[in-house]
Amino acid sequence: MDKYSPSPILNSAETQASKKRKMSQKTVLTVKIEENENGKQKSEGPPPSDCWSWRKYGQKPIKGSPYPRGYYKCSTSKGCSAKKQVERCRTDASLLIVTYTSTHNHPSPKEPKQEQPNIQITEEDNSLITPEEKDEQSLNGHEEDGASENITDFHYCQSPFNSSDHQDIVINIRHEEESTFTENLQTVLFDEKEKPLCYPHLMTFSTPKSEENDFYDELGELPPSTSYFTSFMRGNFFEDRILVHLS
DNA sequence: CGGGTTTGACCCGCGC
DNA sequence: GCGCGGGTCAAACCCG
Repeated sequence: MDKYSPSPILNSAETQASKKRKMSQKTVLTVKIEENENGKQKSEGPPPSDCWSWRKYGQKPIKGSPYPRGYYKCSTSKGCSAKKQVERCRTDASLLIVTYTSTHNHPSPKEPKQEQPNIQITEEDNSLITPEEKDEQSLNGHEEDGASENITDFHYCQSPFNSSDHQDIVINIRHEEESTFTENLQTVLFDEKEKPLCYPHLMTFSTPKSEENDFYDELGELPPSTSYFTSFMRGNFFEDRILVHLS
């Protein structure tokens, strides 16, 4: 109660009011989780882990969706304001929609040793996209059909430091900014084994403001080289879909 | 015992 | 102005 008491002296600039609705940027990441044959995927399991550690601070039922949305804060560093929201796609429970807001103000806790140096990225055609994928596309792209046409597909293989089973990963990134229509959308397809898919750069991007077109240009020019994935993660990514195939 | 999760209450923006 | 819905807080609880 007192916690919310409006202290008039308080810097209202940093109070809740400002915290809310002030997210100038968010990154929507659609994570696809392959269920095992026994379908033991827990309906409320934790989202696939990245290299950061997150502390859940809330959960809310979302209107129109049978699944609640979980709210996470970065617990890796104390002052870090990075947050993410995790919810399930209402039409496909195997799809996790992870929305990242703010950015980490500290380096990744894990030295990216397993920083996928062996990743190969090759272009793929849509035939690799699963039906659920398309479903998801129509879901997230309903406001903006044009964007999905710009999506680029990739297919990369990762060499076996986690030589468990093969993993199919579809990455679909979408950026949303306050007043622009640029969106990225990222889908990651895991199998049940959430081998830490490490994409530390994902959270270290700086606010993309005016380089969208440049980035597009780069996309067109960039060869499907191994470095693309990292630079892609490190830079400002837009309208990309990556189909990842780990083996 | 420390860190993470759960959960209900509270706050705020927005639409009507 | 009011109500709804989403986002956050923090106490209580859980777990290693």
